[in-house]
Amino acid sequence: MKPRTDPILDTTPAGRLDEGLMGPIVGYQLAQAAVTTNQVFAAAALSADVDLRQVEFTILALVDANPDLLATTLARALAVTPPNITMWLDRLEARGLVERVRSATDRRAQPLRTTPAGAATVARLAQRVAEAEQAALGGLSPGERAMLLELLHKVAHCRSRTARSRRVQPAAGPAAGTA
Amino acid sequence: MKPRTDPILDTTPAGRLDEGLMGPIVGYQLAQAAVTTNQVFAAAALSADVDLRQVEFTILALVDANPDLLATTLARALAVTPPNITMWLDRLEARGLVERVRSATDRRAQPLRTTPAGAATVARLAQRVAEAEQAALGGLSPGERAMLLELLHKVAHCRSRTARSRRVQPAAGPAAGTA
DNA sequence: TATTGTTATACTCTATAACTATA
DNA sequence: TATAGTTATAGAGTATAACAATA
Repeated sequence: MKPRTDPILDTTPAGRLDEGLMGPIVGYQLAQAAVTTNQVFAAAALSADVDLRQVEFTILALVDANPDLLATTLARALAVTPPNITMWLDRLEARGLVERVRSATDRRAQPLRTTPAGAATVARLAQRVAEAEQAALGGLSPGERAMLLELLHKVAHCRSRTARSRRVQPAAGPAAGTA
Repeated sequence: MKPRTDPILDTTPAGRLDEGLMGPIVGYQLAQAAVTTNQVFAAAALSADVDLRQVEFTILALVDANPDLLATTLARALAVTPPNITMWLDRLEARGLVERVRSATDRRAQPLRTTPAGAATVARLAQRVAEAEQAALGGLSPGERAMLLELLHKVAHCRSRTARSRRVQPAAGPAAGTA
């Protein structure tokens, strides 16, 4: 594997390392990119004075966009195990951001809803994160951003139905290991 | 936020959920895409009969491509804390995959090297992962894959120097993550 | 029997602080 | 004083197994 010419294309962000065999591995590049977006999220949440983890933010947003969503569906969508979804929902409910309603047709199910406070929080944070990403990802043109989102979507849809989650590597696919 | 027409573009992979406010968030899409690549990696490692986490795989590959790499540099590159790098290196060294050499010029430093076994293992696994990704990501043309890698690289390079790692959301950026 | 959701629990990974030794 | 690397440790997050209630 001989060195290429463009340093920005075969080098890790920090340290100017040769990526070697990791160069063409999508999982690795995904993890490295996630280091950036994780920073952006953390900064945005801080500036918006919202104390939510990325998972919590995501859960809140999906519940908000899909009223009466069930925990099982959510767990599958996020590749999180049922016990863990229960935990996250417990926390969000304790903070008054989501509600577990009781279904009239199926007494096992507990349709989820965001509370007004929950809806307001996601909206505000989503706005901030979107702005922060746009600012931080100044290197990408609007067209490139759109292209990236579309390609990521395609990758996401290649997921097998039997999706079990596994952490992304820490930047290297932190363990490059999550999204 | 009104529903769009193309279901593959505003829906989560599992469950056909509306992504709502998460749609344009790169961190979220990154995490969702990582669910796919994490599956692919796990399957590839299994089929190659290699027991390595994504982080370990990445560390091994970077050390292999950058002989005499220092742990500190590696930690920055992967956005992993020094104590954690020490731990991963301990494991890899215990398995005879990497070596900690002693520097003649700076007796604090311990330049890293892959052992022949380590080099062989990364090479084999990298090959498998690359093949597995190509097979799994059949939905993307070679050109799209290349474009994706380049865009991810751009995002990665937008990382701020003071990079502290943070887990990617579990699929939603698991926590979405996290991405 | 299958599904929704939960509890209990052990384990893995992460981060912080503090320390050694070199420079 | 600053850097390379380590130890010790507490905490966060995760997964597994087993269970309750309902379908």
